[in-house]
Amino acid sequence: MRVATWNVNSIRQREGHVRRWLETHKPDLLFLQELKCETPAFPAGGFEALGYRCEMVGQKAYNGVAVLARLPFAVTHRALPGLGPEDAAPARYIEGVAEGITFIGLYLPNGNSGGEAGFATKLRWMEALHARAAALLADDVPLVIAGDFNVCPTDEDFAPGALPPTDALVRPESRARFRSLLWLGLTDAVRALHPTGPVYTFWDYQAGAWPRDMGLRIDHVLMSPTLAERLTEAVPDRRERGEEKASDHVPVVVGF
DNA sequence: ATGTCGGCCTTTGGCCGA
Repeated sequence: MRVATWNVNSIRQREGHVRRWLETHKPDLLFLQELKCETPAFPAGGFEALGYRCEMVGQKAYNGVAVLARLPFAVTHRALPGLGPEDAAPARYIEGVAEGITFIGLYLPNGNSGGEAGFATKLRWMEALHARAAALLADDVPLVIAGDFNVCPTDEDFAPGALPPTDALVRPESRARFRSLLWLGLTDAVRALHPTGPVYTFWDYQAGAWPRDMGLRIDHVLMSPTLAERLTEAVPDRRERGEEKASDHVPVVVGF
């Protein structure tokens, strides 16, 4: 099975990129983030023509997540369980089952806007995710969590100088909660196969981040033990960042 | 050098979020 996650930074701007990428890589599932459109504006037809069914959670202007699936995918949740109404309203979460595996596609709050209140929202979100993952693992469900976590887990996960130490993506509170997810028994797929060195998934549009390779690793795929031990491939598709009108994130692909 | 995007409204440029 091959599964990918990709923050596309507007699906209407990136429909052609996604179509081309699907035709080349033919993943079984592709999780998308930052759709930036409401459900009726989602260009489903272009993906259905390639054999992919679309399930999306949209909202105007910001956020938005989807899964494109060429095998049956039964959606079970369109918001992260355990969040209060205000935290759950933004379109950041989709969960469902395919081939007996539970998949979570997520777009975690960045945490840099809205001051300390905005950062606290990010931490609450991560704590609810921890509770959700713990509940699923307690039932011995094979689990994959894929998406834009907006966390650089370690200092190896961003280019020196790419972020100040005060950034919400590297603050110790964010990293501690990411580690707590791993401590549940989940495997960070890319790091399992590429244990050291930079494996970036994002390069800012600003400041020549791409030509200078000033990247971050913030898009992750976490897998439960029985899936992780079958892992054959886990890599960001760097090439995609060099395309015309690219998203600032690239797809991360896992095979198992 | 916070140097670019995308979307929205305040609408043909300024704002927010990233």
